[in-house]
Amino acid sequence: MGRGNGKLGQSAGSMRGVAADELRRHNLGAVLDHLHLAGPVTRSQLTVVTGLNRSTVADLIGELAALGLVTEGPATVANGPGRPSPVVDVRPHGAVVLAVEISVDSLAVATVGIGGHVFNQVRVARHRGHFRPDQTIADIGQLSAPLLDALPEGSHVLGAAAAIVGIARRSDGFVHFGPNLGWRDVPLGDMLATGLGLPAPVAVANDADLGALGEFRRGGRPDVEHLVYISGEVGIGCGVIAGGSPLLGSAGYAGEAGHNLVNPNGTECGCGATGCWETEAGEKALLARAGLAGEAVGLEALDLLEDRTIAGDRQALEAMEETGHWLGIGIRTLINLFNPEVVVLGGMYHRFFDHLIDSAIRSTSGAVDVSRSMAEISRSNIGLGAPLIGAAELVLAGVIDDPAAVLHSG
Amino acid sequence: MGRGNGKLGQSAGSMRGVAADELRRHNLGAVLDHLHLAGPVTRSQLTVVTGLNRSTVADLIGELAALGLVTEGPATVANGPGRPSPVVDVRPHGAVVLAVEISVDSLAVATVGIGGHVFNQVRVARHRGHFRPDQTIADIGQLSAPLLDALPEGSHVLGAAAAIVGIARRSDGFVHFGPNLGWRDVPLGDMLATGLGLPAPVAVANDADLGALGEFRRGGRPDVEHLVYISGEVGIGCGVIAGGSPLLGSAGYAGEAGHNLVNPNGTECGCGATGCWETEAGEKALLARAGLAGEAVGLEALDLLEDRTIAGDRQALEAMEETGHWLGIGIRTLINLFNPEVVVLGGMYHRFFDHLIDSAIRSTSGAVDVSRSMAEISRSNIGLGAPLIGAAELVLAGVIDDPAAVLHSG
DNA sequence: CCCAATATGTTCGATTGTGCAACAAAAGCT
DNA sequence: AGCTTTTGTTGCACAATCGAACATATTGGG
Repeated sequence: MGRGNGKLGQSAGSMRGVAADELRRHNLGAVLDHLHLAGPVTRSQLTVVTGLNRSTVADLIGELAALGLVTEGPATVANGPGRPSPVVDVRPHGAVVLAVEISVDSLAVATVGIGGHVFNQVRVARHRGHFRPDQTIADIGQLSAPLLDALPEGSHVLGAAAAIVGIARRSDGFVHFGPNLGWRDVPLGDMLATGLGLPAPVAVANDADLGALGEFRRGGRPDVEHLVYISGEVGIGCGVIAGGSPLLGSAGYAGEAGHNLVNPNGTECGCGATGCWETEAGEKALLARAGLAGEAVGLEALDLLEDRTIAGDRQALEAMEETGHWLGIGIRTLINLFNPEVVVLGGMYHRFFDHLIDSAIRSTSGAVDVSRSMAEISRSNIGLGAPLIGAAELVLAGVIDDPAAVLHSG
Repeated sequence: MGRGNGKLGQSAGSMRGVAADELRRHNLGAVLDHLHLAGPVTRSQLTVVTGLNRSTVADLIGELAALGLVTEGPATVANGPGRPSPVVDVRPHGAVVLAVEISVDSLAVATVGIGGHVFNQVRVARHRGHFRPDQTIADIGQLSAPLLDALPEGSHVLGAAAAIVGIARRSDGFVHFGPNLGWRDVPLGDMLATGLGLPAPVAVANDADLGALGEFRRGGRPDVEHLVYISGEVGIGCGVIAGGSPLLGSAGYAGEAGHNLVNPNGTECGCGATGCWETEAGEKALLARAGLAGEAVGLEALDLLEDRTIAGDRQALEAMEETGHWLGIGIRTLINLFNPEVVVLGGMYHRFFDHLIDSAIRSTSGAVDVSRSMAEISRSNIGLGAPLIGAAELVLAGVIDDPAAVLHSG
């Protein structure tokens, strides 16, 4: 009996019953999700993908169109006999998110519509240092105002989300600790909401967690369901997608891998331990090995290092090799624990990928590791903006989850 | 609009559409799941828990009763005015599983019905050594035959599941590697299916993964959704529940924590590295520290150690303390990565819990660990049989997921 | 001892959502 | 031009839940 397709089960816990309207909600989401990720498709393709009946799909598209989330155009080129199927596409300004990234060396803002359309994007470098939160909010406000003004007439702005280099509580956007920003106990969610004058609450999450989400959703890996994203900033951040959904842990602090032990005989870390992953494979270690410890800081130092690496400077290349080694040692633990299909390198490791990767891959091997051979270590497909894209996805996921509710209330 | 209760969304991937029969399936599962976990409840309580209408719940219970999975008895004691609500309970022999545990020092078999009712259970000690797979299958057959015979008339045996100390592939029960059994590349699922003469395929999974499942589902922690289970056998096994469902990874090998690095200056491990978690906190290290390395092996050695510990032997107590320290070091990594509500200690750590725990807790502290203060380290509530219970849950989850399909086909 | 109040089971029609089949429309192919 | 193929459209059937009206069983008060 049954058609046994789309799962809708929770595995455990106190399951709740489900009525017909939830079913509708789920199917609206299924259609919108596919359009969001796969781009323009014909109606007939949508029936195949969702497994739903022609008439049902027509009805769902009608409702999404009424909500201003999709448009139906005429069939483009014909492919074979039969009545041509109209092409359905998302309507980007039907649901727009202001995405924010608060990083160590830069501040970035983007307006992103459903379907992943980036209307505009700004990134400004900041000299590394400790910026006060309220000043950062003001900067973000100045950056975002022109972007919001430039949106097409009738755009529906849903809200904002911020990726931050630090440990943030998902529920209310409270930043516990941002060591490389000099922040502690900052109610960033509330501050951004009032500072930007947006009605909806502002979502705040760790930059690596959002990098993982961005890379998972928009990284062009259609069949990957288990992914580890590693962001090399000053420290090392780590975000995990497990079974197609973000691994958050009980309070959203999962994936804190920066202080995993990797080097028995390493450097003392600020956390009190010795030989933490970020102490051995982080930016400071890399620069020190390259002999750039005192010469420059922040982006200038990294630029200088890149120049020397490209020029074939031996010390720079050896620094890459050794840093890659410790990077790989840390990755090996993550592969054993999460058994992902792919480990994505972002941030600093994205920049120096080619110089680190061979050494890193060598160091992931271990005699009893079954998972290793199956995990690919890959460069981020969406580059430095992954956390920004992930922040947009975080809010857009809310529309996809319940298109009708989100847009009726707005 | 809507009632906004039970989630039925997937977060991403190619979502499929869902028709009305899936909805029915989900609601049957919701009712059965609650009965399975919470035991006898009145019909009116079920309407509250599921959020479904009285008439719907009546209908669902009727179908489950027709499938032989639940029974409706008269109301027990009255509690207040109003018409008394009949008590609904699972019918254990309506869905029975043969659960098997292949451990280093013992072999265990149990017949478990839905609701978690254990009809019978046998555990036999095995002198540690390398048993051939076919001999093990034969032993399991001999152990299980009387248990299956002893089941009540009309029992519906669904299938079997085995927990094994080793790395197994979920899809077909192929055991890649069981170092402490001396097994490599054993098609255990197929061998058990033919050896036990059961029609359905036999599920096989890692003992720590199933320990986690058992402890999660039947450990009496109703609100816990994120759990790490650590099984101290000869090596260290680790199973993870994240967001209410087992963390499996892309091929089911997630949670391999035994070879995480913990001790810079430790002992050389069979895997080639030095200072792995199981080298420092495993059984061999504990016995060596207690001065029992050569005196005895396996269970006898552990019994002797327990005697000495209870007697207050100083070397034994110091061995416990130091082993607890390294145990805690390893746990700290897991807490940082998984941010669980609880870390459950099973196997050898369950046995020596009181002597290890203080030292272990001290060693989990780290300066930047936000998650640590929230994670409780707890003794297994269901004891040594956790993997056995988890094996039963693994198969019973199938009935709960789709009660009608499983029972019609059987 | 009877009767109101209360909570819950039962029944049946209303509502929602999807599937199916028949028909219409639009393209390619001969 | 007419046939074939594919797909949109329409109307009805089917499945599942909800809600209201009614029936039933218990408590507690007069």
